[in-house]
Amino acid sequence: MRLSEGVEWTVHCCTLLAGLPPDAALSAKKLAEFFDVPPDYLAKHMQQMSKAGIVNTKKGPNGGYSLAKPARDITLLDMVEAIDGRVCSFKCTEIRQRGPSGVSPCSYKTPCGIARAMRKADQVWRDELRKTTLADLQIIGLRETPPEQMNKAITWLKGLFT
Amino acid sequence: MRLSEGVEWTVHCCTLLAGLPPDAALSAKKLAEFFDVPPDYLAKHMQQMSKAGIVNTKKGPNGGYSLAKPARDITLLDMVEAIDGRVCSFKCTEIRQRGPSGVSPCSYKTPCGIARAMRKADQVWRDELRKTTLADLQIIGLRETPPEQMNKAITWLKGLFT
DNA sequence: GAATGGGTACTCGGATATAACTTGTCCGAGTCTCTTAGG
DNA sequence: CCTAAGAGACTCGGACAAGTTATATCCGAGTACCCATTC
Repeated sequence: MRLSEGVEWTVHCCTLLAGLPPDAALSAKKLAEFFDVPPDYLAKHMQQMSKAGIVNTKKGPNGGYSLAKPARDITLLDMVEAIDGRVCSFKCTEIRQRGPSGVSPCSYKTPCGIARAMRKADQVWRDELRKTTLADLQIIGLRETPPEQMNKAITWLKGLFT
Repeated sequence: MRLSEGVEWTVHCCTLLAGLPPDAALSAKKLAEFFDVPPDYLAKHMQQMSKAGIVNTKKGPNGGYSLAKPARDITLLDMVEAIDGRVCSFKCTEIRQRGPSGVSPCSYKTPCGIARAMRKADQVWRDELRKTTLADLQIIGLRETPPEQMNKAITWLKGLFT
């Protein structure tokens, strides 16, 4: 069970977008250059973010991606689910109904106890992810990014908007 | 992100084993027959359970798998980690260090904030799984299994130990 | 009748193919901008 | 000098391969049991 690395990429991208002026947009190509990842593959993931309503897109020159909502209203869970989906990590195939001792499906009044426990754990995982917003990640980034990197990043960004 | 179906199989198998007399063992073949799953593939997963110290194995006729510890001392997390591994679902590739604004690794005093949030969520997920023991699952099974299935299962099991 | 040796059937364990999914790449549709020609 | 039309370049979006992991299968090593033979 491993999350797609697309999650890491897009969350970093959104954190970067959160630091831009409200009307600015960054293309997939530029984002990929900033993080040194495959441009086309990143674009594919950003499309999923667009479908999920997390980012807006703008075509043409000076177009690209920008946040669709305030950073405070975007949770880490929103971004994870945009890439990874909303289904529970545990899939119950009801093997209790199979085999020589299985009986008709309507005999089972409650969901499988194992599945219930797994779903509960999945729920607390999602609840925990919901607690962190993009604004939180942005603040952490501003506070903990090495000053040298901050300067390089600002210089790099300014070079795009001239 | 989806858990291997081997998790479902092995947890069900352990729950069944928990209901057997202490000295009894059930072979992978019989377990697979009980749940109607591929015997060889189930055996592969049960080997992982053996490596993790959850079940004991006994070769030869009337051999098979049996619990290595009391059901109360086996958590759902133990079984999940035996199959799925102990590594965090989120893999941080430190993309913050890459690209044109990256600086030397020693400049980063703290782990990436995104990775911290993801690891925290992974931790609460594992903590939740730790709360459920095999004994709990066994009790739930005894309470919620349809009586008709319970009878068929007992009959089936008795047929093996005659 | 009891003990012992060998054969047989059954078990786990690891090595080996196949299938599904994640990862990575490519090309087309749409849109803004810049240039250039005309009024 | 101002306006407007057109070409060009840049963007996203979905369709198309390659690599990796999960799934499924097979065969060999080891062990307990059963039976026949012998004392």
